[in-house]
Amino acid sequence: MPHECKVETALDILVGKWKPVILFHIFQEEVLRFSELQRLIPDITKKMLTTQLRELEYHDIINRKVYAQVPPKVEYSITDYGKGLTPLLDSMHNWGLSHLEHLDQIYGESKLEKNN
Amino acid sequence: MPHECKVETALDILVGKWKPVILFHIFQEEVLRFSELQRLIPDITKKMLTTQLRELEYHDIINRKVYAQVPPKVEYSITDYGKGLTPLLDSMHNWGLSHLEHLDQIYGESKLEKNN
DNA sequence: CTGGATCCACTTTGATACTG
DNA sequence: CAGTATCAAAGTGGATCCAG
Repeated sequence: MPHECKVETALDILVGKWKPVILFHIFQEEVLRFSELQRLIPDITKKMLTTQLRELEYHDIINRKVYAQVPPKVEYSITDYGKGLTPLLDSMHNWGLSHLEHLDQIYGESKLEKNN
Repeated sequence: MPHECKVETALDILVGKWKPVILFHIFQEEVLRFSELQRLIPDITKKMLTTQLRELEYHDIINRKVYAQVPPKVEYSITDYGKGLTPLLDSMHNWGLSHLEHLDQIYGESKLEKNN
């Protein structure tokens, strides 16, 4: 089989309880410090924020810039390569949006989360 | 905020240890019986196959057709609505494919899975 | 300020046996 | 054939404390 399915590969990069929201904020703000991400995502713990950022960094989606100063300052931003995710994220967002409407039509708007 | 990110919504539908491969086979074969899916995905247990199929069915991605006969016969197929996932899955596959190459360039081809 | 390290709770998945 | 039920194992996320 010369042609294999790599959907899972893409999923692996985006999946993780906090990765979408982290990416959302960094895409939107361009550059964010660790503490700013914490403030934007109140429920995340430092541990999770760190690990999710590290994974995104490993995949060259985000950049980690450390300022050699005290107190420490670290800025996260989307890499040029990472910006290539934009069309895919848009597609996923749009499909997700329309899917919520579809579920509404099928099951009614009960028991569907409106929050976010 | 009138415009919220629904990337997670899309992720929720596709995520699950076996969902991508299940969808892959049903998309490819059009119609598959429970036992045929088991054969195509040797490592999956009946329990997981059942639950993942149920979730996809709940989201109206696949159709479950039960033949009232003995021994039982159940066929799974992609719904018309589910076929709307094709562009998204293609995008994810293509991005995943190029991402593997990108990782190769960064880290070399060591420690990257070649199997699948 | 930006983490790392540990320990624990919860969730997800797997193994196995059983059933209409 | 196509599941369900039960229990065990593994994986994931959270709470807390420590550190440069």
